[in-house]
Amino acid sequence: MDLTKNEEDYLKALFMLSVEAGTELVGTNHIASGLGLAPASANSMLKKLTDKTLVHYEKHGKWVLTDEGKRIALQLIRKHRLWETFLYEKLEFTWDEVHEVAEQLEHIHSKKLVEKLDKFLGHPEFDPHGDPIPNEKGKYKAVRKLTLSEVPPGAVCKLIAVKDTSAAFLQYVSEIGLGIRSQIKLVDRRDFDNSISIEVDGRQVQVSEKFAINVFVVVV
Amino acid sequence: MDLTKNEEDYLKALFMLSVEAGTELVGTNHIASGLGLAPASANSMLKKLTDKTLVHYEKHGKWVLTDEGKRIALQLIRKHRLWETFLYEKLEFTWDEVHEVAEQLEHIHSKKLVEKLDKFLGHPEFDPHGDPIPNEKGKYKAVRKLTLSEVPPGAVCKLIAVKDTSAAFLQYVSEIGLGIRSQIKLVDRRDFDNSISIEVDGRQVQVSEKFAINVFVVVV
DNA sequence: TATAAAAGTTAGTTTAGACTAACAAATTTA
DNA sequence: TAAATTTGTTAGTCTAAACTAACTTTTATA
Ligand SMILES: [Mn+2]
Ligand SMILES: [Mn+2]
Ligand SMILES: [Mn+2]
Ligand SMILES: [Mn+2]
Repeated sequence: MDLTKNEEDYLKALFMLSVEAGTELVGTNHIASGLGLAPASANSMLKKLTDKTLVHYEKHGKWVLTDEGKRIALQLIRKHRLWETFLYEKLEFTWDEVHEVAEQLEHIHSKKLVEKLDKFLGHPEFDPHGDPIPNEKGKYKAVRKLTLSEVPPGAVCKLIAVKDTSAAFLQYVSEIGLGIRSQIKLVDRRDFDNSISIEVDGRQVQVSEKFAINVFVVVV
Repeated sequence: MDLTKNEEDYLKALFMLSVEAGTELVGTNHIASGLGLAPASANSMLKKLTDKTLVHYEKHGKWVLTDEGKRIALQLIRKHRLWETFLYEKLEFTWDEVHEVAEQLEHIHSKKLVEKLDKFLGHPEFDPHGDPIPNEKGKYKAVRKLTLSEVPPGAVCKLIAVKDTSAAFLQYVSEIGLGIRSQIKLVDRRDFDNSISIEVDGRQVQVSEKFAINVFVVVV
């Protein structure tokens, strides 16, 4: 009845990769590398999940979640994001620390726990990274996460995550005076190279389009 | 480095059984039946834990925790009881629902999580069953849990658990108007048969010594 | 003290879920 | 279209942790 941690992780990976790729079908190697495993391992696990009718095999090496498989994946994502919200909001974890622990907590089996946690948190719709939290039925709000490069002049937004997590980039981000939850006002954008002027703590800063593409924000 | 869920559960079981038995030494069969497993399974796991110097083999079929093994067991108990407290205090779980979920949550690996959870709960010293919560160093307050039969006349106490969990007994308990957290005033005790008079919600009730032995309370 | 019962160990099997190496099929590319 | 490359599968091995069955050692009892 209840799936193992590993089975659950495969279903979640398949869901995430298919959303990311914009197609239902995902190849064996793609799933394997997403989980950091050998293709042979993924192949045999996916065959097992096919027997359990959680995954469907399509032509040569392509896999799709069944409705039931998708339902389970969405519940897992729900749990993951609720736990991230809990760690961030209630236990003073920073946004970059929550994921690793949520990766473990998402596998706790207790329907009551999930529903009570959701209630305790006030039924949040987005996790600390700005990703939507599916409800009990698996439905969720459209993503409101943007990169800084998409924000219109005049808008005020808040930094919620970075795409590039290299030390060099993070160093640059903090030099500018930015961090998680920083308020950013987009002053204007130059058509010439799409570089932008932003206002941070009352100071005005110039950043390139490349920089702006690597910063995720929500408009406040 | 990090132990598996199963290894952890063996260490905890060994600790709890040795406390219960009042002796450091615990036999193979005892540990096996405590975990609901075959003696052969316990034997091979305990040999493995011996290699890891978490357990020590003593003469014929008797096992003892090493200092390191005991340290780990106490940390596991700390986590278990902190989670039970969280579920009870923050998520509206009832006292009899917390154990099963805490059995899973205790295996989440994150030092930061335990310390932040402890802080969030206000550094509680006892869990919802009245059992003491070890601190980061494994130290804990002496147990303050009593059976109703040990309470002196005049004292006011609170029901925190029952020893006998049979349907018949629970039925009787609720008939008297008692439940978890009920206030009980001990009116007096008859020397003749150690039966007692208690006051519950202003009503006076007579109960036998056998009844009193099966009800755990804390003096308030 | 001899025998029965209880307790503990060993050996061999099973399942989950990894891995590597060898192989086969599809897709690119020359 | 033939060769090269990429992608996927099969077979066999490994580890963790359970199981059963058979065997041995210790303890209890007649
Ligand atoms: Mn995450
Ligand atoms: Mn996970
Ligand atoms: Mn418990
Ligand atoms: Mn456990």
